[in-house]
Amino acid sequence: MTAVATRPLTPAARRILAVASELFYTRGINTVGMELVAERASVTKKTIYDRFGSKQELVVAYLRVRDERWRDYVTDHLAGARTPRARVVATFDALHTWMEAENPRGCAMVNAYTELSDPEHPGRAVAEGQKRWLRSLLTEIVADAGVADPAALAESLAMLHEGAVVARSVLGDTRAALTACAAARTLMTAHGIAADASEAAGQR
Amino acid sequence: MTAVATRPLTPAARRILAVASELFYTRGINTVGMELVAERASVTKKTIYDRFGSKQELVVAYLRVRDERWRDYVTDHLAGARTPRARVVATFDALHTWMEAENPRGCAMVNAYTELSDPEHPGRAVAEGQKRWLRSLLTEIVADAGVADPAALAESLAMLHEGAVVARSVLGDTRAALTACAAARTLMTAHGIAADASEAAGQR
DNA sequence: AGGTAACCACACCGGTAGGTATACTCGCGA
DNA sequence: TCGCGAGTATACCTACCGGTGTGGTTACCT
Repeated sequence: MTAVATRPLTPAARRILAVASELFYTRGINTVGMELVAERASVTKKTIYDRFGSKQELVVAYLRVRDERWRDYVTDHLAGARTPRARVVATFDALHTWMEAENPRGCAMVNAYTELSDPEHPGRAVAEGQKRWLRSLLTEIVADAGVADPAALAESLAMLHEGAVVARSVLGDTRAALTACAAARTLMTAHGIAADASEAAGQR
Repeated sequence: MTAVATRPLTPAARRILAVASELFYTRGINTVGMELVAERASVTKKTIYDRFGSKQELVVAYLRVRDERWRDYVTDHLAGARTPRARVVATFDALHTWMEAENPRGCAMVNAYTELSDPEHPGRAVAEGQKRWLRSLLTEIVADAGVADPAALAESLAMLHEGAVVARSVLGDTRAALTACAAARTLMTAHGIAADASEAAGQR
C-alpha cells in the first residue's frame, strides 16, 4: 500500500510533480514547504499526501523524473555521433545546451545530495545513481576507442562535466561546458583518441 | 553599530563560531537551528545574537573563516614548489589531503551556494570569491609558464578541482584528487608545460 | 443503484524556526 | 566604587513546518 507506486499519475499528481520540481530546483528542497507546493498546483495538501505519501517521496519522485530526463537528453545527443571521440564531445554538447535551457542553478542531483544531509534519505541514491551512470557511459565510450585505462579517463571526463556545472552556476560562466569540452578533447588526444576528419568545425 | 564588526572574538563567540562551523558543514546550514548551536556551544541564544546579530551574519562568518583556512592551506602547499608545473600539482595535493582531513561532505562554499538560494544572501559572494580566487591563482601560475591562453587552461584545471570534490563526496572516491591531478598533468603537458626532472616520483 | 477513486475545503496537531525581552551575575579597568 | 561588557537563565513572540482528520462533491465503472 505504498503511495506513488509508480504508474499513471492522476492529473493533479502531474501538476503537483511539475510544480514541486520547479520549486525544489529553483529555491531548494528544504526551503520549499508543502503548503506552497499545494497552493501553486491549485491543490490541497490532502491531495499531495494522498498521492505521494510524504515530502520525502515527493522529493524522490522529483529527482527520478529529472534524472530520467537528463539521461534521455544525453542519449538523444549521442545518436548522431559515430566515433568514440564524437560521442564524448556530444555529451559535452548536451551539457552545454541543457545548462543554457534549464540548469542555471547547478546540478539538481548534486544540490539535492547537499541539501539532504541525512545519509538515509533515499534521494541521495538517485543522485549517486546519475553520477555512476555518466561514468559508466563514458567508460564504455572510451573503452571502444581502445584506451589503456578507460575508467581513469572516463573519471577525468566526468570531473570536467561536474566542474563545468559549478562554473556555470556559481560563476555564471555560460561557456563553461565549451571550455570543458576543449579540455576533454585535449585529454582524449593525449590518450590516443585522435581527432577524426569530421572535427574540422570544432571551435575550441 | 553592526555586530561582528570583526576582531577579537570573545571566548563565547569563538565557541559559537567553531560549533556553528562544524554543524553547518556536516548537517547543512538550513537544517541547523540557532537553538542547537547555542546548546552545543554551552551558550544562550541571547549571547549568539549579541555577538553575531543574526543567523545570516553567523553564516557569513562561518564561510569567511573557512574560506581563509582553505586559502592559507593552499598557499602553504605552494611554498615548496618552484616550477609552474609543480605549483599546479601542489594545488591538487592540497586538495587531496584537505579532503581526506576535513571535507567528506563536499565543498563548503558550493554547498552554501546551493543552500542559500536567495540571491541576496551575502554568503553567496563569499563562495563566489573563493572560486574566483582559485581561478586567478591558477591563471597566474600557468601564465608564468608562458602558456598561450592562461585563463582557459586555468579554468579547465579549476573544473578538475571542482569535479574531484564532487566525486569524493557523492561517490566516495578517495582518490578523486589524484585522478584529477593526473588529468591536470596531461593537460599541462599538452599545453607545453613539460614535466621537469623532479617529477620522477609522480605516481599516476 | 452502488461503489470507489480523485479530488475539494477547512480545521487542526505538535514541533521548531528565527528572534526578542527581562532581569540578574560576574570580573575588570578607571 | 562604580560602570560596563560579557555572560547567564528563562520566558516569550510570531510564523511556518510536515502531516492528519473530517466531511463532502463529482464522475466514472460495474
